[in-house]
Amino acid sequence: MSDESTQRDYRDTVFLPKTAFPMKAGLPQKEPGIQARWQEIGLYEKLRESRAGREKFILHDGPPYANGDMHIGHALNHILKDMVCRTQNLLGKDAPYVPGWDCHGLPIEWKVEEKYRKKKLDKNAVDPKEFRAECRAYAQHWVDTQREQLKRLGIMGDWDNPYLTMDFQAEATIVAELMKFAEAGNLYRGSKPVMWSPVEETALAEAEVEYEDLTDSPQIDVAFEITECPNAPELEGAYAVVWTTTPWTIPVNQAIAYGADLSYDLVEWNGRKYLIAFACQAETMKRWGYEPTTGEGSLAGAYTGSKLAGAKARHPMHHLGGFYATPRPFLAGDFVTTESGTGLVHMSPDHGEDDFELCKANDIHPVFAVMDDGRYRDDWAWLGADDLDGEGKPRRRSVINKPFNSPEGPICSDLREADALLSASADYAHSYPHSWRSKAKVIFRCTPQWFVPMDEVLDSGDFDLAVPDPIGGAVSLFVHHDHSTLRQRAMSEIERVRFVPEKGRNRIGSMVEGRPDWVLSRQRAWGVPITLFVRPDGSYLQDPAVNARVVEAVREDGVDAWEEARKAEFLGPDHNPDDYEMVMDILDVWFDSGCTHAFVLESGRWPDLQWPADLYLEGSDQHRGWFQSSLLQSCATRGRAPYDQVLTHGFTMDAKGKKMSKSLGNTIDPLKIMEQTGADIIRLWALSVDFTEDHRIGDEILKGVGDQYRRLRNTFRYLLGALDGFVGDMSDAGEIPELEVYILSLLSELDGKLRQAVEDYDYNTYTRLLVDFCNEDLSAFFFDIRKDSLYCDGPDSVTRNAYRTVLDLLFHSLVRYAAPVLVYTAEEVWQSRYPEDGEQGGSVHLLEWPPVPTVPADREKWSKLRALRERVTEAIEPLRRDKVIRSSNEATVIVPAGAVPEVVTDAQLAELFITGTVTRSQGDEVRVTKSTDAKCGRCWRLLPDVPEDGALCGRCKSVVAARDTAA
RNA sequence: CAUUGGUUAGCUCAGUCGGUUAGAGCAGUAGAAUGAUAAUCUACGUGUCGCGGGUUCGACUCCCGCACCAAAAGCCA
Repeated sequence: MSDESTQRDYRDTVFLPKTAFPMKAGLPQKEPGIQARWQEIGLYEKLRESRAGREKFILHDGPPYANGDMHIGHALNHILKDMVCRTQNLLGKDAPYVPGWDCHGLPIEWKVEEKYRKKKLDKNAVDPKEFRAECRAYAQHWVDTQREQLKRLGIMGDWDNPYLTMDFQAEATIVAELMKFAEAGNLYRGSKPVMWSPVEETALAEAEVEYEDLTDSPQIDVAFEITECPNAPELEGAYAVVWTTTPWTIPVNQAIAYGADLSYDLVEWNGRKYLIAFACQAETMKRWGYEPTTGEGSLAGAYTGSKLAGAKARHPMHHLGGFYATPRPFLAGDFVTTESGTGLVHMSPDHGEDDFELCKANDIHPVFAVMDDGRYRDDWAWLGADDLDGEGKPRRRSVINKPFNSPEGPICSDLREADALLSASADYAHSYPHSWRSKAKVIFRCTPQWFVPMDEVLDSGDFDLAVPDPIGGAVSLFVHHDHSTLRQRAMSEIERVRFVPEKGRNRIGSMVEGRPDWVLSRQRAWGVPITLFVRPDGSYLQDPAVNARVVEAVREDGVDAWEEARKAEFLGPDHNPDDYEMVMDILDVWFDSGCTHAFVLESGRWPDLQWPADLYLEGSDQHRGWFQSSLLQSCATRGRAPYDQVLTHGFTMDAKGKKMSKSLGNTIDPLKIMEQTGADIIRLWALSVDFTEDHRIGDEILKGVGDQYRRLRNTFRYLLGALDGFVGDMSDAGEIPELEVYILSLLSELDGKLRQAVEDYDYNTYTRLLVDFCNEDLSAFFFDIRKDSLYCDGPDSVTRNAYRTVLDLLFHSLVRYAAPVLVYTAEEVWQSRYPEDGEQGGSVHLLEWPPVPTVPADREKWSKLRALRERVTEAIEPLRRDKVIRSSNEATVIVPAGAVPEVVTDAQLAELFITGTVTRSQGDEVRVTKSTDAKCGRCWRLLPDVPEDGALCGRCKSVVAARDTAA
């Protein structure tokens, strides 16, 4: 039908997208270069300049601990922070980011000590200053390492000026903040049992303790002979039975507690009478190996606990004399139950909170028999040395030493010998506190410590602060001199602050509601000293002039300034050094980090920052950590929280939802992912998961993220190609076709939803909206329909120009929307279109949220059209499957007239459906047949005005003619 | 042991203030085209909405119990 001469190859007359932007990303190779360029052009500084004077948004960075490589948790946390700052900057606000590190504390000290141990050096023999210098160097090393890793991740911030809690200035501020507590009297020295780690030789705060389930704990039953019982003399000579899981506390037993309302009874066994709570008899005797057939057991007559008032028993080791010879009184304790044990509780005020309180009320005091390292004092009467020290000299073992407490250990052996041990085994299951860092067991131990009281009225509350509503609007004044306690203030701030997600409020609320006084002191070396001068009676000096000298000294010389040699210098002429002792404890590191708001936001060292912060953003574990320490610190010193909003994220689990741990070998290393697939992939992952909950990462998930990434990348690649050589703008777009108007309205809708997602910190919605828009509305709809116009319309075609104008707008919008997520790829896209450094400041990250026109589009009409379009493509599918037609262009379509919105032409329908001619009928069906028209050799459409296959349609004929003429 | 949160398609997530066939993207399968080409387009989801009860005309959605996962946290003498 056509001879060869008419079959021209029109390929080179078609305007195909052209771009140098590669489809393959090669992120691992490309990202470091982009990163280097940012540094070169001073991107962060440029951004600050460009946002100067704008409304501020202050995200205050919670300091990660400077110890070890970046892990997936750090990565997630920092990506979220980066997303917050970048989106706020994009919105035109001034949102600086000053990263920081937590540098003091036990874990670092521990690592440095490990080095000593390896070299067989005694830490205590090293000069403290030298030791601290090593800790400082160790922390600095990891600060530098993590800084590079976070930069590589694309986190934008003031990396040249991070804050470190070990900076002298920070240390001085921490001291100054502590002195605010001291000067206001909001500190006290107490001597009560606290969690103590014999391994680390320091007191621990709740936050530093974790509970581990044990199944092999010892449990013993010990008999105390009753020597006196005024209300029931017949009990004299019987034995009171106590049960304990900590045999090592028996040597410091000082009393026995009973429940006044509980019912007690004697049992007879092996010729002796034992007093046990009635409810506990069966279980207790089972431990002793009691067999019912022996005929022994419960004796007649029950005793209510109150009969034991005034009774006394003697310690099984009473023959040792001294401490052990003192009769042990029976004391009524409301904490005594019959749920476990014997209903009689052995009391050692040194090692239990209940014990301490009950004994204190009865004028029985701790004896401090256990030393810092967990061993009994050498002069303690009971328990000989049964272990060898490093030099082979005999010494006592630590009380957390397993053999020490075992049924064969020295305690049990001695008790057995004294005929006081009724049972001993190592099979008790319970959860037991361990040190968070060393994983070693901790003990309750009574030592003098410094506390911040939670329930004392804070009388220094001259807080001249207006507290704005976090959402804006109404301003409520903080009530001054309200005689509230720290706990009350903290609770009311928890009411005020915005928590995202909302459940965080309950979480921190219930913790603050029930927490004990804050134990501030630690008996360690690497930290900020508690710079107090104490009098022999335990009271401390409250002289602002002295404190000012101390703060100044720390500002000059760091924490090393607090040394005995400078005592007189600090005290000055007004105080006699002989009247005071310097406290040599250091501060809980949570106090350090609780002060970051003071030395970072308030100090003026970072002029871009201001107090209070708009937002704190950390993992949900910080409800008991930084969120809380900052809240308490600030409430006590400033009357309000240092933040208006708190955002928390969950933790990253492995692909199966299991916790990641090095020992399980299921960790995902973000450094490796960056090396293998790129930082943008981790970022896209972090911003697509529901970070408010625990979430997963794994190979399959990352593969999915990679696919998502490629689709986004390809959308940009298409835009770049289609916009090749485009220089126009909206002003010369002329009449805009309805399809373009519709797309613009979709864009405007997307824009609104993205803004809302930013407002809600809902980033997985943010990325999903972006991806869905690119896939659904652009790639599969708009781009597909307009492909014909882009490829085949003439250069001056109104449609084509309008399309490219809208593509340009889409480009500028999408690249900005994507920039906070795909920081590297967005920059690559931007550079690809605007390679000149000067253009728009040289980086996509300096741009602001795009202005998107709000255009009126008949959305109802378009949803009707898109529904009809779906019906048509669906109807075409069977014909393609049967190979009747191949391309949708070959289809002639008859649609029900009723399904077509008004004022839509058949030609417009054909364009939308990407089919041949479309007509309408009165039926209900969409009918598709193979077109009988010929196929245009250039645009491949089947049209009535194409004379024969391979010839040109009218449109193409004129485009080619114009082109030929030009050539 | 008690507490809190979670459990919707292979994966990431929506959703339902109780009401007709529970939705997207990605993956998968099949196909088209070969002019976004390591790309693009089309079609395809019988998912016990963790399990078991209850309330209700009706529950994935409310209530109770259980299981599993996770967190935090108190007691455990």
